[in-house]
Amino acid sequence: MANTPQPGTRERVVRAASLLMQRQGYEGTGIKQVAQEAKATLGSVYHFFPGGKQELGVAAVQHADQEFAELLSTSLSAEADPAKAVVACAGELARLLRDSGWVDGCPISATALETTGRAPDIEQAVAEAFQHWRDLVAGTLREAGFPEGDARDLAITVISTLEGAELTAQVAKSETPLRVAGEHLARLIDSYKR
Amino acid sequence: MANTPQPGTRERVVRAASLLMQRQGYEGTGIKQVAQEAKATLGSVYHFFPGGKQELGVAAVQHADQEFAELLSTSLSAEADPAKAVVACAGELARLLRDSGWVDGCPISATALETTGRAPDIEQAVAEAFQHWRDLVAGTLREAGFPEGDARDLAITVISTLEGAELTAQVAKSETPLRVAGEHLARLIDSYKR
DNA sequence: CACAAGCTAGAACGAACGCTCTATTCAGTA
DNA sequence: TACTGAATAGAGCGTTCGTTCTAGCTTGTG
Repeated sequence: MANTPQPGTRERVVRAASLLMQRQGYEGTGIKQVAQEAKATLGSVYHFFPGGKQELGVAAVQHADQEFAELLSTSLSAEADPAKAVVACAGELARLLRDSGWVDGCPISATALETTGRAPDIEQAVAEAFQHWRDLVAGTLREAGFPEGDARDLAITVISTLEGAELTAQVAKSETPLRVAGEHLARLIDSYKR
Repeated sequence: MANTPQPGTRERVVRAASLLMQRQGYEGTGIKQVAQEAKATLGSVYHFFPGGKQELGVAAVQHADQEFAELLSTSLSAEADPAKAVVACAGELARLLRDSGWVDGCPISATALETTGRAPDIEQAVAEAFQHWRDLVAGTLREAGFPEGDARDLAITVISTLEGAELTAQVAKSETPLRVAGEHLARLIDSYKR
């Protein structure tokens, strides 16, 4: 198969789209800007994504889904105790957010909010990503001995709270909301442990 | 006589902008669309907001800030026990979200995410709104006898979690994330009560 | 070498964008 | 009645948007 130099054009386009949509949202990101950032041409973008901006948006969300899932997996498996693992995870998110100058928050929430009820394909990709992340947390809790129901409920709140704390931290340009949320989640998880 | 007919043009414009930006985000909302929805003309919009779209965005965020603060105040004062009050608040958010057909989530988060690092005026208005909401929750907790430090930390997590759960619920088109988050927040608050 | 398929390249289109501008109407005061 | 500033009205500016289109370039296989 044709091997293009380095990551390949399609991959570069998806990566650029994902990053730009994370920072500027879906509507705020132009296809020409994506092409330029990816060092590709407009023709290439429409070659790989004949469905246009929506199809590119779906690919960007799915890419972000995978990347964030890896970050989550790594953070969660760093500690055996799930409560401590969540604290570590929140800390890692805080570090990444600060190091980016408070611009790289959740990679899909901006896109999610802009497209609800107006782009079903993207909506579904976003829903699948959230479900995917919840499953990772629920799995970690289940492995640590939490009963199925508790694990599922806690996973919902863990992801929701991390999501909200990341937004809050980004807006306040402060790590505090993520740190505090991490501690509170640990406390909540521990309260189910007995 | 000196009373303007109906809500007045400026008020109608701000309300329309706030609603549209809540649903479509900042970039996804056009000034002409705002004018049309508000039954105003382009000239009127630029008469009241000579600073253009950014100034209108700031006004829309501030309007949403006030509206959400009222909702928060009402929900929180419905119950004497702050833990139960948070549950009631989450339930109210879930109800409103469902009744809107899953489109009316947090009124400013889409705008917040799209404009971070690119529109300082809007960024500041968003930060002030979040701070405002946190203060309301912290005040409720303080009145219920929680020490200052606990009240402030809990308020951070309560707002963050409600924010994240609302996003999660919107994406999943389900009340469950908000309901579960409400119960977990109550449990967390109670754990500080002893 | 030939040739199709995969990929790159960018000019061009109509529509929509934010915004400016001039003209007109309206309300209150002198 | 005449004047004035606020408010309304919308045509039109230059730009950018998503998208289409027709070429040309590369590359693996016959």
